[in-house]
Amino acid sequence: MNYWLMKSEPGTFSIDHLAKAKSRTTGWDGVRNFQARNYLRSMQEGDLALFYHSSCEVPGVAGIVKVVREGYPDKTAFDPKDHHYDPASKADAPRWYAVDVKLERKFDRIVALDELRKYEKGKLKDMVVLRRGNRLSITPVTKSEFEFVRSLV
DNA sequence: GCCAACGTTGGC
DNA sequence: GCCAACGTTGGC
Repeated sequence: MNYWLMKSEPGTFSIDHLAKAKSRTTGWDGVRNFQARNYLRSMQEGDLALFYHSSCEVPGVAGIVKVVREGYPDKTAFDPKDHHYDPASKADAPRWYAVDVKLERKFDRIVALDELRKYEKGKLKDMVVLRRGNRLSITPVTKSEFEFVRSLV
């Protein structure tokens, strides 16, 4: 059982979109970064992730999602009409992967990046998303980091 | 809109 | 294999 942080731009897909989705579940596709792809593929059913809103007015953690389907080829890479189309990804040798996640809990409030930074010298001192220059859309989170963030709500 | 911090691409 | 150019991310 591992823990993660997954970024999404709420203007494109927010936690409320997920709350309204069928079975409160969505395919997490469109990831086009190899390191993030590797993390996606290493996710296991039952893993939990912090759902993070990025590139928005109040960046921060909006809730918790659970991995309900492990890595499978990202079909958006095969579709020339899709924004995430990648001709280098072939059906018999897929380059990109997706997982399915289900909304586990929407926080009553956003745990803002500002708030997380209060602990960047303490409990969250190794949290990847707080590191300078971090841009990865999927990052690992330790159990204690995960539980600490959850305890803030 | 700015810009730092990357990751990727492609010429050599 | 190097590295400049380019594109993207994401906080501010």
